Amino acid sequence: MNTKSDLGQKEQLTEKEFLKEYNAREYEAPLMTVDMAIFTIRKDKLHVLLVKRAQHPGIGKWALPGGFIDLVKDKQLVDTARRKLKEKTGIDTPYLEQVETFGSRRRDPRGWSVTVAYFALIASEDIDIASNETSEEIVWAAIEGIPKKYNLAFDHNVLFQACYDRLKAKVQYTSLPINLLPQEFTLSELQKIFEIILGSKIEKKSFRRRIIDANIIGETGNVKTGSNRPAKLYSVNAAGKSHYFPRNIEGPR
Amino acid sequence: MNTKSDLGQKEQLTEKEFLKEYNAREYEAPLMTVDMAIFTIRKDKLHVLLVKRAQHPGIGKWALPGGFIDLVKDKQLVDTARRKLKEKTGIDTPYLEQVETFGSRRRDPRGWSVTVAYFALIASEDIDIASNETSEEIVWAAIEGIPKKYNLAFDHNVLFQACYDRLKAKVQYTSLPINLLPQEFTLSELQKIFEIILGSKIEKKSFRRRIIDANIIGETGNVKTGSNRPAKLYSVNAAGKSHYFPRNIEGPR
DNA sequence: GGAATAGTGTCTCTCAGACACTATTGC
DNA sequence: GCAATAGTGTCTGAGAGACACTATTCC
Repeated sequence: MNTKSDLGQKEQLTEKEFLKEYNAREYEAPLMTVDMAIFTIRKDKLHVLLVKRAQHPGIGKWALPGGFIDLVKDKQLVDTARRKLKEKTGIDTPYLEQVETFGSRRRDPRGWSVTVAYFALIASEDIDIASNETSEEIVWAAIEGIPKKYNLAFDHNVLFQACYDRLKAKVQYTSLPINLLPQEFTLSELQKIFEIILGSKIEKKSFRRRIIDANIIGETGNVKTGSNRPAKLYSVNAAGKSHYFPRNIEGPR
Repeated sequence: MNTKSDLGQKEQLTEKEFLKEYNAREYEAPLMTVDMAIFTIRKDKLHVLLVKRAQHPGIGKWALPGGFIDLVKDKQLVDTARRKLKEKTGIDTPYLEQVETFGSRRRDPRGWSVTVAYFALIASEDIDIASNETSEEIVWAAIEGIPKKYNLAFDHNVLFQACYDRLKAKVQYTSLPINLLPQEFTLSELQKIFEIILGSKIEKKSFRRRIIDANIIGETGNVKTGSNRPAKLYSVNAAGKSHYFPRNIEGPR
């Protein structure tokens, strides 16, 4: 990292002296935001949370939730993401992963701008979408609707796609989608989640072997009863940690 | 992405009117830089390029090359990375990959700052380190020397580790390290590169099967002669594209 | 018993690891 | 021929896919 000017070269300043004279606002910096794709499963489909922009630019268009870094409130980058997530959904400890950073001269009409894209996975039950603080218009959009039904503001179609691609890639070799389920779940429910993201059926035995052998979940002792044989309920052993499998799920050949 | 103020709410401005009144400099934005780990292989070891900081803060310390986004010269984020790489090494088309973005209040004493970490892979032969434009002190550091021998400025030890971890992870399931070799290479040379990054021996037959079956390289028709049986020379089929293997290299069991 | 879903037994297939083997050069 | 490195044949083994099978519930 270099300074942009030759400040600091001036004679022999100590670092303390240098910092005293340094004014970050002297230099032009790009706009800096964090945007996020919050995924959940509803009605056996993957959905992402969208917010209708109430302000210029892109007023009236749907967009991924996000916003500027608050230099006072946020200690680190991920705090901005957590803060936005909390505002929209009321959740404060979801699975959160940084995906990619996009920056260019043109992506925002206000000028050179940079945004860090995150994705979050939350269990459908956890959300109380009505309770969002800002009373903005918010929607759970089925992912097939992007960009046809919901053509997103700025380059958010691209950000969304990057997040979605990451999620689809990871379903093949990690246990990550487990974060879309509530605390207790059955193996069939878990398999369903994987199938939804993967977009194809998985062979039941293979899937169960894979999950059980990985030792990432344990029986809770409870069962889920329905109109048939009750299913054992499981919970994750080490919350937050994803297991990496040595081979990809291939799906049907 | 939301605006930070209620500018834009003012009556019913059109977007054009809004943008005319908008001044990006009114708001406090974090410092924004790009830093990169440029990897190469020298003397059968992985090395990374370091620059000695000639300016405050962190003057006199080693750091990853990088710098501020130039809002005029750089059209997109990756241009900043490419520009810095060109300045230090004279190379303009290496393998370049975005790794992770770090931002916090404390990582730079000048204030809230964000940096996007990239890594680059270059063939040792390509570099003319002497020809770097800025006449800074530059070194190829063996990666074991970080952070003991080279304790990097800012949080660059962390950035470096993130880049190195990404590279080590990818050697297991992609053909990416091929970018560390010159145009023409033998299979033994390629295997050596993989072993250096992986940190362990790979079984020759498995490795060759994996690479040949993936169809990512082709014989050039030339051979490399030494004091023994000549080796066929290969070159990559689709430059820049990495192959993803369905299973990880495991190394010896 | 029948429908429905949970859960298992076991064979096949693919691809990585192991390791001994052969091939081709310089000396 | 010998050393050195290039390159191959082929067996084993882990873990995924296929698919038929059994188990347990509600009605």
